[in-house]
Amino acid sequence: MTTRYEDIETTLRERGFRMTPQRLAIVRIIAEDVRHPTVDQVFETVHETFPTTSRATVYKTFELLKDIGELLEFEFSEGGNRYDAKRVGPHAHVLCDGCGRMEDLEIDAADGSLVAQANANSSFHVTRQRVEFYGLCAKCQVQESAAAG
Amino acid sequence: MTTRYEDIETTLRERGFRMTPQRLAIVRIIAEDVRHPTVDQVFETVHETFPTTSRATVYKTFELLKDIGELLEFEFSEGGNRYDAKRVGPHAHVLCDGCGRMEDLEIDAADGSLVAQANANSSFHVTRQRVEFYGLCAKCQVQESAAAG
DNA sequence: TTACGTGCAAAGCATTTGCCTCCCT
DNA sequence: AGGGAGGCAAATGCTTTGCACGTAA
Repeated sequence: MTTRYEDIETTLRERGFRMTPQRLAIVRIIAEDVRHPTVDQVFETVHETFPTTSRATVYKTFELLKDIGELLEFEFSEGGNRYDAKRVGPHAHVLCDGCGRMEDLEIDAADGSLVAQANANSSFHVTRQRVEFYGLCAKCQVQESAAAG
Repeated sequence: MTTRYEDIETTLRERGFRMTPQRLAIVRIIAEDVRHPTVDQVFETVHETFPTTSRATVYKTFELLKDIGELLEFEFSEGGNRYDAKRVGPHAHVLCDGCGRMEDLEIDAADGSLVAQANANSSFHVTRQRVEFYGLCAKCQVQESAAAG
């Protein structure tokens, strides 16, 4: 049994990419981060313990990890893109309109089956999905009813 | 039977918003546009027949239409957000990685049922979905095999 | 008549790029 | 030793904002 961090590091080395301290720090963080963080959140976290790291390096590292399939990117125009390195297979998410929280979600449609259906019902050759649900998380529901009452 | 254009215009008037020539032109276009266009695509189209329209007005009009529920927004960081005013109920889309084409897609899971499942399987109060599939459209598949061969 | 809407230009963010330096292998 | 990687700062692209003027109701 290997950790997600070890998996990513192994892939990088196998493909001949250099393991710099900055890359190690970034990979270590995103391999464990359940927030589906933004570039800035990762930058801030790396920066705390490794102040000689720039935003550009985080962007470039993310680009590399996307290319080799070890990082999922979810584009947003407001607040910055969100990333998932913990789980790179197809799965669904819920997002909170109030606080921005993003969590994994299990849905009955075994995750591959939606892609299969998309292939069957279109002329596209579909290879990946983006399945997200939006609303209010438990905390923000409480806050809203408090504000209304 | 009313057209989508008439529906949106009626909603705007009922809510007391002014119907300016610019708004009419914008609404007329997006009510029929099957491309899931970007702000810039709508701006260019309006501009052809109505040169005294600015990008800012398109942005402001979209903001208004989103607020009253007559326009769906799909955020992208690359290439700009995409919009759908033809069909504002929950439905799925396929997008082409090659040319950017975005089309409606019918999937078995009656579209409300995914939201219901998301509610059942999370502590969120889910109100809307974003269900998208990515791959290559028929045209881009041909071009790719031609390039490879 | 007057508050709402428009248009212009400047500002705001997220992201990308160029270029030089550094250091992993 | 050499080339991939990092850091800085400038540039890019989409979107928002402030303000003065025009116009629908």
